[in-house]
Amino acid sequence: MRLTSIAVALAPKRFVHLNLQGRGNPLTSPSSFRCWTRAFSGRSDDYREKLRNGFLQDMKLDDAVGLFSEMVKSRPFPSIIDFSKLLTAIAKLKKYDVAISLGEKMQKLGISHNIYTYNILINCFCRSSQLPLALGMLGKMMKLGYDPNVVTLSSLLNGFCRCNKISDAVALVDQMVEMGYQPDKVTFTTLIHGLFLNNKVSEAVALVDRMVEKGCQPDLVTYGAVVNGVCKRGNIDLALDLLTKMEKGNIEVNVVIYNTVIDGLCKYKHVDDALNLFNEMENKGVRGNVVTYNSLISCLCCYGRWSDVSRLLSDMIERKSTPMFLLLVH
DNA sequence: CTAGGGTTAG
Repeated sequence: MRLTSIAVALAPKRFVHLNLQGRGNPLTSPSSFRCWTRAFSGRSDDYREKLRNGFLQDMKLDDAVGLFSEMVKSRPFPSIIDFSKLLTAIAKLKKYDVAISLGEKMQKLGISHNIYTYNILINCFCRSSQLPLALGMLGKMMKLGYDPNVVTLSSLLNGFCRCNKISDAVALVDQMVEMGYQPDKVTFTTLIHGLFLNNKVSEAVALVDRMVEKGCQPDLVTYGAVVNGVCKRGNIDLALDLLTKMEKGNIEVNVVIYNTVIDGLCKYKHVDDALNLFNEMENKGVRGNVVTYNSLISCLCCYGRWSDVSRLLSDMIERKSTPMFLLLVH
């Protein structure tokens, strides 16, 4: 009797907790909850409503493919805008191959692409490091009379960087300028990230200043790339400077950026510096998450600072952000 | 009325 009640008290909690990690859980996600209730009420809505209802924001790949087949069955065909939205959502799931094959299906069905969907597909090829296919797609697009725009070129830039063709990437930016395109902050951020990927650290950092000179203000994404790049390489002082710059520029420093720097401080500096930054961040109203605690706790464990460890662990428990498995690991 | 950039721990 006692054992049973303990099991009942513990097991579902653990189960629910692990379950909540997944996407699209009906208990946690409003949109799949809607679909779930719809399925049970026997009503089916057409693709239009799904595209409108935030279905795309919280969707599994199967849902996306299902939606696509629903879309290609309807007559007249949905607009290219609707297909763009779906392909974008699939690309955000990083299922580039799926987006590409659905794009091919569209063409076989006689649904022609426009500059938007071509750009999505080019981006998918670039992000999966299939640069030749991206260039092939570019050729097709141009044959149909669509000139590459700044979005196309930024995507290609990413493709060159990811294929270790950094000098081609830089040349592409020059070519862009010659063609009369103004590189924007996305272009610059892409190139900065690409320079880090190719270990050109000082060039990457210098490019931030150059983009300011060109009138492009770095944003959270730009700084995210730079902070991550310098922390990975142990230049934590520079990362701290960047945090100050962000604050001066009124750019919100989010928990991911703080976590990056805190982890860098743990690895390359002193764990006390990391704890101080953690306090500072919380004082500014940015709450630590499980990643923050994991960085700090595992570092404190290395130094045998058990009283700090237990303090942080009870913090975590108080905040109810404690995955059980962590307690077991430590 | 759609498309391009960064993401931390174990």
